[in-house]
Amino acid sequence: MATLSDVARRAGVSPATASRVINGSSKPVTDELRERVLAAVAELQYVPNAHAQLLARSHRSAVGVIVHDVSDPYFAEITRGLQRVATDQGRLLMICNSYRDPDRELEYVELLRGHQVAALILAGSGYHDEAFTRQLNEKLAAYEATGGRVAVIGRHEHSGDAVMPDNRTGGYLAGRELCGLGHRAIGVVAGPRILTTTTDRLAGLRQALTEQGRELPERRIRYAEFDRDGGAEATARLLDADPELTAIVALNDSMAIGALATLRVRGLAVPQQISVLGFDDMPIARDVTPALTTVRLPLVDMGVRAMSLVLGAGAPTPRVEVLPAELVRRDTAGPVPRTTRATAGSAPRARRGDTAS
Amino acid sequence: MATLSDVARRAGVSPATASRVINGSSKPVTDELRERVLAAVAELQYVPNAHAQLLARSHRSAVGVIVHDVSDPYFAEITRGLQRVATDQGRLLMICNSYRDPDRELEYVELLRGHQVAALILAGSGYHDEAFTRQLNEKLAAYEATGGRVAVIGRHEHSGDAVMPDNRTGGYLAGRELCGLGHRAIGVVAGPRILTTTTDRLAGLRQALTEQGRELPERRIRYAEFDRDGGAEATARLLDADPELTAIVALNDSMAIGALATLRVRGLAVPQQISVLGFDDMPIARDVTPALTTVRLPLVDMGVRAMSLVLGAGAPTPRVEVLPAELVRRDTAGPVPRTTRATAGSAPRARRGDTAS
DNA sequence: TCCCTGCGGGAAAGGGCTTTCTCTGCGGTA
DNA sequence: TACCGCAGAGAAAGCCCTTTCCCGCAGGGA
Repeated sequence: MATLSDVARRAGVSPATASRVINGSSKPVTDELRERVLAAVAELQYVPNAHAQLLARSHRSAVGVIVHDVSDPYFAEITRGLQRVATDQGRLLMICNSYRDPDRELEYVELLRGHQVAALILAGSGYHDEAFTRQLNEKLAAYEATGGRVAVIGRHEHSGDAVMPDNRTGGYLAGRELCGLGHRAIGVVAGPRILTTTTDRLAGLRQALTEQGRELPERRIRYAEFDRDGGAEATARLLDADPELTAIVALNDSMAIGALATLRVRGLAVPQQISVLGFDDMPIARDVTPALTTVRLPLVDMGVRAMSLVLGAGAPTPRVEVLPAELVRRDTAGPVPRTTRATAGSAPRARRGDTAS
Repeated sequence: MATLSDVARRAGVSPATASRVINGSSKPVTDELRERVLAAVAELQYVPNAHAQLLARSHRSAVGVIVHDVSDPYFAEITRGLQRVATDQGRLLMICNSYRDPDRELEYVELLRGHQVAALILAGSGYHDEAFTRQLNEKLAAYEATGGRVAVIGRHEHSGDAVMPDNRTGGYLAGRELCGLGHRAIGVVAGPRILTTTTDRLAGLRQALTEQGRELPERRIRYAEFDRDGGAEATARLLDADPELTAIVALNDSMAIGALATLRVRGLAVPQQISVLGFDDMPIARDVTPALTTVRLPLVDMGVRAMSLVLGAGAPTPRVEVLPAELVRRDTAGPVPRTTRATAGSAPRARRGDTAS
């Protein structure tokens, strides 16, 4: 690899001058020398060593982002928002996938700190895990102590700036909608119970039902992975245990899509026989059939806010921005069926139904 | 930020010793000093400056990846494959989105080179653009000349290692399937014509039709963005121009989903009135209703192969691995309807139909 | 004519780390 | 007892840039 001094030598100038030309320094350089340097750069296909530059320059510019999985639409949308602001401000983003592994999350905080990022954004649910939360907070505090900026999206644990989707109200909206449609036997397809997102959404849902004199017993909740297959599987378990269900709330859209798949396989018509509600309003929600009724979260905006918080002026006290959830009515939620369909959907799974708990 | 010499000072040792302890160097250090160093690291919350390390170490380890958009399922799957191999070998991945902007692609090559990546992988369609292709090849050649490894996925342009999905055969399979079902009036919802992926798939399709004595006139092709909205829009244009169509081939699954959306809006039943074929077999393809009949590409495997190529031993001659396409029959493609539905779907767009070209 | 100013350029000091080379002191052999 | 070898630690030389500081020179005012 050609280095700056190679370029300088070839152009017959000092490395200082070469550097000035290449970086468009404010210090003036005569056209003659400038030409020579530029020519040398082209001939040698010179590309500055980014690490050396970053080391030599004192100011840090990149921003680190830790998400569960960028290819998950939930995070893809948030990332879109983060990118937008970052690009506007000429910041580079370093994006890391933790794949919901707390240890990896911790490692990535170190890694990004080591890469001298100017700020750190953690997106995605927090964990109900004292030890982990404490460790993470220590690391974040240490980072902040050296001038780093931190913001979290959708997590309670951090003491600093945060952007919070209103998961609880979202759950509440879902519950109220279903109650309004007359549903009583409502099952929940939930994400891992260790995630605060799961419990927050569940809490809102439960509150809505309670207010309407209904209840949400633990036996009508199934916890599974927060993805399509988790949703499909949890729905199957739910149906096996309680064929009388007239509605299912999935705690995110991916799970809802899995739920729809299971219902299709079992020959249950949505929403005629059973209603389904999703959560998040990912782009694909409008394209499944029937189009998914869901709780919308302003995902892109969450990203925009978080990045603005972190790149803007600091505040003496931590800022928490709560972004509202909103119900989007599409085609998967309808009124509770007149006649119970106790037998309608059970035929295909008669054998399993016999032994189901 | 604490530095290595801070740690060394605190532990009462030299920076050399501290470095050795922290990196687990092969050079032995007495337990007593090791303890002291480790304690100092913990107390100071020391994290090595990654740039300084990378600068000081000679060997490069990270791998650069340029895709159009990681959040696009096509690239998400490929990236999954890349990650798998990279993680196994303890390599860090730097992933960049070009958003299909050739200039940005060029910039990212420089950027990644500047970051001293050990290898570079470019995934996604190439362009029918002489000037761009030449520029890119120059940059890649310069990079390879300094010992960098390069592999491309799904691009013709590069002279080195490549992993190629068999787009042409995939198109051919789609065409043959539709011919077998009796379709004659087949429309195509295509991606941008500047992409080689588009033209390759189109070429295979055309070949299949030609072999069956059918044809694929240019007026039955609509070019649009390679995403959901592009597919929806192109389908609308196609239908406006030619209401007799009995089948639509979308050149990727995202466009197919857009096509389904448009057909739904227009009240055309799939596959009873019109058949739809996708391409890629993204995960969501099985979850739309009706489930999408499509041409499967081994996306994850493509990523695995490319990364293996680039991290494995070099070869004297460039290697090209062609991975097969395969037809996946689901529910969107059916036999050509008996009666033409000339009027069936035109009612909802009567007004537009009057003035359509 | 002399001094001051300012411009264009180079020398050199870091920036934080790794690693080679060097040095010290100890145990063991002849 | 003298010497060799080696283990374990430190000194210092880079890695490749940026940027401050300094120097020489030319032009302008007194």
